[in-house]
Amino acid sequence: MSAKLPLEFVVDAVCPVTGARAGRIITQHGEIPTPVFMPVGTQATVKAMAPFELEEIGAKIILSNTYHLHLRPGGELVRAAGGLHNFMRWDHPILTDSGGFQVFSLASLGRISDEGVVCKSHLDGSTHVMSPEWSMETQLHLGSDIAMCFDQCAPYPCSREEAEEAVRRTTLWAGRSLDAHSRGIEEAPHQALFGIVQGSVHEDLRLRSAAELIPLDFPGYAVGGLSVGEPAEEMYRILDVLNPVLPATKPRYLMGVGRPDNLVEGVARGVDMFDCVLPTRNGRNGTLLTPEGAMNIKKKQYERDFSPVDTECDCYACRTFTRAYLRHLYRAGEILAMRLCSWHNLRYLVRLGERMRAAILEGTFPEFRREFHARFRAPEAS
RNA sequence: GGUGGGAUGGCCGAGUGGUCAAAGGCAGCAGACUGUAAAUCUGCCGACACCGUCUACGAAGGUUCGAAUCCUUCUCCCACCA
Repeated sequence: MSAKLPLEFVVDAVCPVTGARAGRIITQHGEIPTPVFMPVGTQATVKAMAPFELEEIGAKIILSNTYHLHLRPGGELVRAAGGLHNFMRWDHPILTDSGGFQVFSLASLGRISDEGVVCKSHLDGSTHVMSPEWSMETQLHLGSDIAMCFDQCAPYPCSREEAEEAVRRTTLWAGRSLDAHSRGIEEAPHQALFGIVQGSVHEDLRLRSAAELIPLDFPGYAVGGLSVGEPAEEMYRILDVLNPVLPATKPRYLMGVGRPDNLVEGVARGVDMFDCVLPTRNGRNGTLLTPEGAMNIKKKQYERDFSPVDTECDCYACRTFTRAYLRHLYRAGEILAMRLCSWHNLRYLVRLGERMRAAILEGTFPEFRREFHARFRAPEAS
């Protein structure tokens, strides 16, 4: 099935109890069944994983990052390489983040105004100007299937004024993003642009943000500015508020969320797409996702544990190796430890998406959700 | 046989009279990580009755109010000379 528009979204089933959706996002690089977890490949690579391994894992779409690729190797170079798909040899859908998150995560290096962000490169200190127009031009050069609006992500906690300012600016920038994207679209006619709702943990600001963006008729809507340190309950409350107002016919993307329990609760609140660095970062740091919660493979208790990480997991690491071996590899500083732990964590989350989709299609999502939480030990709230 | 250098907490290695239970690194143990400045960061790391006491800087003895630090002897290691 090929998309006539840059992107189409088909809803296959909706859970009558929760509103959880099973759907398909159809792009020119392939179809993405939802709910979906998207591995993050900031620098045109999912750290420690080769593209064929991501295919083996079942990843249907990956992320990359406009800011990081702009600094190195540069959007123009990627365009000269035949676009990001060809450059990194991933012939499936790609979503690029706009650089908006770096305005937040690298705030100490930059100065923000309505015009955009002037910031110092974290690589060499050189000065760069980021704006909606810059972000759109760069993302069109990259040629991703889904581009994101340049937005402002407020920190948590922040004052109401600060959150309100971020909403106002995000709306302003969404309009400029859309204009710039429309002007340049012939460079990447397959590219869809998603809007991003901000508003921190304030329900009225979230509703305002959504109300201001919906008329722009983006083909998909993201919820940004969550999972930045707020308690999970706050995140769920905001999703509850947005669920009824975001267009039901368009995919919804909860940005930056990757804790398994957050994924399940997000889906229960109508979210279709997630991305997170957690499986790869935690994988490199020796923390593994299991149905019981996080497990740290470095711990002494696994020294002589010759069972797999997760007996229910079908990933290469769990099919093949023992906890004792992974612990040994990690302690020995071997690259394979990071690869296998990332491999497992990615498969765990991709499979979690697959399982939720199957449950929604079968009409058993409420049971799935209940059974998931009965086993999963969430980390203590900080 | 002679001369010189050295022996410090599991390992490496600072420290040359008090502010030393002894820097730093490694190893070890535990914790964190949510649109990636992260193969990173944080804490603990002599014993215990743990805001205190005890045992500790090769061994034994000595000087001193006070020694890992100064003196004597011994043991072992390294370098060079014979």
